Amino acid sequence: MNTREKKPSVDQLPKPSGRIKLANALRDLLAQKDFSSITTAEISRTSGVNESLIYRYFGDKRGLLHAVLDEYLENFVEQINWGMKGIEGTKNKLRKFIWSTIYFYDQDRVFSKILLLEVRNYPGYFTSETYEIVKQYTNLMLEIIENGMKTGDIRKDLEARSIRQIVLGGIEHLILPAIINDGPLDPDRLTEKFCLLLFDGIQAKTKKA
Amino acid sequence: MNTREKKPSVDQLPKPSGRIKLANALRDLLAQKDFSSITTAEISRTSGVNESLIYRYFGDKRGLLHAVLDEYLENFVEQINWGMKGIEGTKNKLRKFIWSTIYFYDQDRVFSKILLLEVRNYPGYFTSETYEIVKQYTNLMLEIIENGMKTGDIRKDLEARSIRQIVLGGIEHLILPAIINDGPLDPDRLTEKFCLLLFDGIQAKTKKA
DNA sequence: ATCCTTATATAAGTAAAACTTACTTACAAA
DNA sequence: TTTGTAAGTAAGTTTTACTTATATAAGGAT
Repeated sequence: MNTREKKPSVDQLPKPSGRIKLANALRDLLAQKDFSSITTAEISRTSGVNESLIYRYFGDKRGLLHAVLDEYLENFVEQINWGMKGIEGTKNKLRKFIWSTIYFYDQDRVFSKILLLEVRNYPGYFTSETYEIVKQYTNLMLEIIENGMKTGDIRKDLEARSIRQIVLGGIEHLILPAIINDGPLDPDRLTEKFCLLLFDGIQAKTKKA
Repeated sequence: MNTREKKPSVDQLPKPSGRIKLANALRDLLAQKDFSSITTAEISRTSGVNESLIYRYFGDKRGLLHAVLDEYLENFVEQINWGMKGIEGTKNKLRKFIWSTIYFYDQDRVFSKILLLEVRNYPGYFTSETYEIVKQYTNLMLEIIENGMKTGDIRKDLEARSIRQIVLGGIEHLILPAIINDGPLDPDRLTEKFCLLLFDGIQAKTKKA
């Protein structure tokens, strides 16, 4: 099944122009329609590159998608890593992380849709290079939580991994309606609501026992 | 595009045996492999029903999937509605809701996988009958939250819809690893952790200001 | 009884799209 | 000059969702 070519470790290797043209063509097409209704013939036509080169370079149609995605994700991880630098305090770090995530989802709707709707259903995604990059992102969140537990900022009767999963899923689902309806997204407001819930819970604090 | 037949309102109408055989065949096949790698020829072979009846009865291959899914979801919604009866208190209702959801995800892994990974990427899902049924489920959660705000159990500086999204996404993501790895799932433990976070937040309460 | 309609069923297609293969050209290193 | 490799092309093949034309059987009305 996995007929993908051995990956050219993304950068620095001889990048033939056909490769880039194909990736750009798919990117353009994804802005207009969803992946499954884009044909390889269409990608070939749009790029001006022969159809069979998709298979030479990327193994299959999905491989091309992943290549495009990987490039974007690597940039995203890099930026979020950079953005976290110099921030002190567990809550501040978490808030920044959440804000950045929502911000990026808002910025590039094309990639948001792919990441949220199009990628996970592919059998083999969870063993893909793409998922490895995503892991860098999710591990960063895990580190923040684990560190917060060590410093005593986060209660210890919770599990770091559970918190991470809930937070990541919560963010995704929170922004999903806007992504689907191509509606507006307000990172500041959403982050604030999210952090209120995450830090202190939903319970009204009327009486102090 | 939407060549589905007018829906036979699911129950009570004349159910030809071919219909049932096709649905059962797809269910069986889904236990073995994912939807996209199941062919219509295979469904026909497994069911012993002619391939073209898929199209007569369900419009297209995806229509068959949705029919199978709808039946399961209707049962799920019914059961969760029934299970909520007689429970008093916002927190108790939320806990029961969360527990039930995780429990059902644990019980039927085939449907869990479809719901979590296979359905959302289909363009048109969000206008489908299936999604209407899902809405009954998500609306139930919204009602609990809105009611909790009215009674003063839930703080009012949050938005009911935001809470709902975060909770639903949080649950999904929390169980996702177990679903993907076919690992075990402990509804009691996960519900407890989830509710700790949801009700009181992650912040350690050391000093009282 | 016969005719008409409708549901159920089948076999034999079609069309489109993903993917392959066989071959050519360009170009650089040995 | 030769040789090897990567880039490019054109013309397939195969698979698979979906269609069509046709047949059989079951009532129901006349």
